[in-house]
Amino acid sequence: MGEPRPERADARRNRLRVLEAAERLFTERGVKNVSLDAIAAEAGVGKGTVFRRFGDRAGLAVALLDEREQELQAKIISGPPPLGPGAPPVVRVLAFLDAYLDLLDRHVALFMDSENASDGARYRIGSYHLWHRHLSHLIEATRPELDADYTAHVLLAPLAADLHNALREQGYNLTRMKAGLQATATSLLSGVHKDR
Amino acid sequence: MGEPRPERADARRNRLRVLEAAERLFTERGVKNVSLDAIAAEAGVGKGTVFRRFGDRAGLAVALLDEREQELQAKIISGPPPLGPGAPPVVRVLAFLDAYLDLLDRHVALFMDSENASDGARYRIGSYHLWHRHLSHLIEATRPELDADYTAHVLLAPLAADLHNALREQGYNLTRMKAGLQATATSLLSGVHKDR
DNA sequence: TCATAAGACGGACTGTAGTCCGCTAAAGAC
DNA sequence: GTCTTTAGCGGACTACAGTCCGTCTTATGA
Repeated sequence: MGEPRPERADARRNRLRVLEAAERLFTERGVKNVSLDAIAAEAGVGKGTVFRRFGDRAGLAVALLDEREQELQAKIISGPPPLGPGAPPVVRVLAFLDAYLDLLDRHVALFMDSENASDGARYRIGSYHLWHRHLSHLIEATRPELDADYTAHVLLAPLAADLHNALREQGYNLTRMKAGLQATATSLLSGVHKDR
Repeated sequence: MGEPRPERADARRNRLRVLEAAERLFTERGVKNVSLDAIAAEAGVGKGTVFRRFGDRAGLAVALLDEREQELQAKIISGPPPLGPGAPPVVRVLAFLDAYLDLLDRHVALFMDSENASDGARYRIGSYHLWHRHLSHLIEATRPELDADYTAHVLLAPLAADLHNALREQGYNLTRMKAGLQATATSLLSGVHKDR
């Protein structure tokens, strides 16, 4: 690995400008109605700058979500139970699903962008890996006879932004989704029927 | 509902030409490397024609998948068990997941296109609804205390093409995915641990 | 067979994502 | 302060998705 040279002053300035401009335009006009040209213009930089730094539309969305996701990551790694360490695995899984759904619901449009990369960006970015590792460990601890790695992907799959959005559009509310997901996760992890 | 006028001769001719051209180019160059201009040219029709008929890229992919999906649909509706009626619900669910994964694996690129619509095309198209209704009924029959509608979506989520593709790329093989999915579905539906 | 209307055709046009590369400015050495 | 290196800059450029609308084809029925 090479030395990670410090970020140059102009680079930092422009990075912040772009993020700020993107956030402003996204909330003003809605994520879908903002072109990267517009963001570049609003930020007062050239389009090339936006692309060099963020790669593509998805990369920009990821960067904007980063802060929010890091909050959740921190709570999981070192926060209080049930999200953080200390609670029983199943409880932690349920807490995570709940918290993630909240996050997702607040930023659906942005998540959709971040997952809509030409090719599965979602599964390459850091936070997905963290969520996956987290669930994988908890599953391993609860049902060691399962393929924890795969099962973690299965548990994350219903958190896809496009599904969430589609369900929203067909009238689902957050409460129902949370309840449904909790029920299936419980069932999956405890392997025991739960009376209603 | 209005009378569904018969398809005009030129329309039919062009529809077939486009589908044929698309299939040829997709297999020749790979789905990602074919533009709709190219398909129109290859089919000897104008670009407008392609779009009028199929709406967008996703629509074309859906049309190409249609035949294959209908095969599976037929087997489910009126074929022999365990896919068709007659087998116990849980068995039918497992059979469906297995068959769908086979289908998906054979046509990942096309499925990715069909699901990559700007906005969740996947959840609007007819076949998704059929799979969903099917699973929903089977779940209802097995675990009536669950929210069958939502749980069906959860079971379908891991069949997303982009996840399948990502797992493939990180070394998963079809057998492992099938086994994992069967295990989670069993666990979810029977609510009973299963020794390996 | 011809008139007519419903509908399809197709290519020019628009807007956007993403690339490229000659130019500029920052940072460190002296 | 000046020189040199190196990263960053930005806008012209390419290619593609998707729209629009004037023109042409088909089906119909008299």
